[in-house]
Amino acid sequence: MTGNSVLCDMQARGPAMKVISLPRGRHQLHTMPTNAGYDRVQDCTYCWDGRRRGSTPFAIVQHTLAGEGNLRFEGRHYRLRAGDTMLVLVPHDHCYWLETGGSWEFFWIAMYGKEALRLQRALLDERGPVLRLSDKSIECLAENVDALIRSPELTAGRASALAYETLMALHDDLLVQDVALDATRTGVIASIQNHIHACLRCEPDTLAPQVEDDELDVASLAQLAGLSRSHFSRLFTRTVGMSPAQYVLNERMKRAAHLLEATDLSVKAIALSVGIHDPNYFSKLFRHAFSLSPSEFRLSGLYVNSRGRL
DNA sequence: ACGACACTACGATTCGTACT
DNA sequence: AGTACGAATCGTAGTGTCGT
Repeated sequence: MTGNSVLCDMQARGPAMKVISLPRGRHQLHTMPTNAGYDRVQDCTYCWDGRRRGSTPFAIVQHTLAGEGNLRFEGRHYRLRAGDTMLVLVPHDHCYWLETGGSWEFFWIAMYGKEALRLQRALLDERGPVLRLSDKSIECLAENVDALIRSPELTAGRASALAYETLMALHDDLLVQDVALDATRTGVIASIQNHIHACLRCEPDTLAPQVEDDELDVASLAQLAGLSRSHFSRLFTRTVGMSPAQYVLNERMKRAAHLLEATDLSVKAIALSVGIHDPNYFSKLFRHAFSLSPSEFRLSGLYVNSRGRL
């Protein structure tokens, strides 16, 4: 929560939504909002499945003010709490919903257009679907959503500008700051990422990882980086956009998916080769990542589609 | 900027069971 | 034998805070 006046006014006025219905054909603008609003939901029927919202692509930015929502995104579960901003593209394999007995207060903007989709995709690739924005960016989002809801005579150009300004705020907050990060620091993190990749890579004729997998725990990685565990964890998360443990797990799952697709090794052998000694636990992790068991995944041929998406 | 410490949520592991 | 899944337990990761 930022406590800025636009947000306070929005909350005081209560739930509101505006559908921006401007004739599509004439404008050809590359960023155009379709709807925006503010809501407090308590009804557990609130549930949006990204695969069941039609075939026309659009992007959603939804910022949580209070309560708690849930997001399943490419098989991973996120809890959306106050201060979290969710990004999703439709159509896509995700679902966000409210749990029974819960409440969720948020504002959102949905938009379509070539540039809107391109930027949203870039942000998702870089940062994932759940973000922590600066107060300044949240304020910008709130102001733009408020303007979209309340402007009595909204022209196509003005609507497009508000949506684009929203995306630019996200861009500056999340992508530009990466460039500004101290080069030495990012170099250290990059070398740790390389180390993780090296650990999980193995030669075609020997499936054993090149180094012991216990070198991939956070304490060992921190030691390698020459930093304390707590500081390393924070720095890694800030630089990469996910925690070191999460990053290692993602790399393990990517490698496992590749081995399932490219070899006929048993699930047990693949679990061992990615550094997970218990095939039962491996199956559990794999299902969590891909929404399929390893054997189902192998039969489905999904790896071709999942390449580079984890 | 970084380390040290403490706290807590949840991830990792083990075990038992069921199914093919 | 290989795999999947649920429950229970324990350890670790993430994070807040404070000090240097």
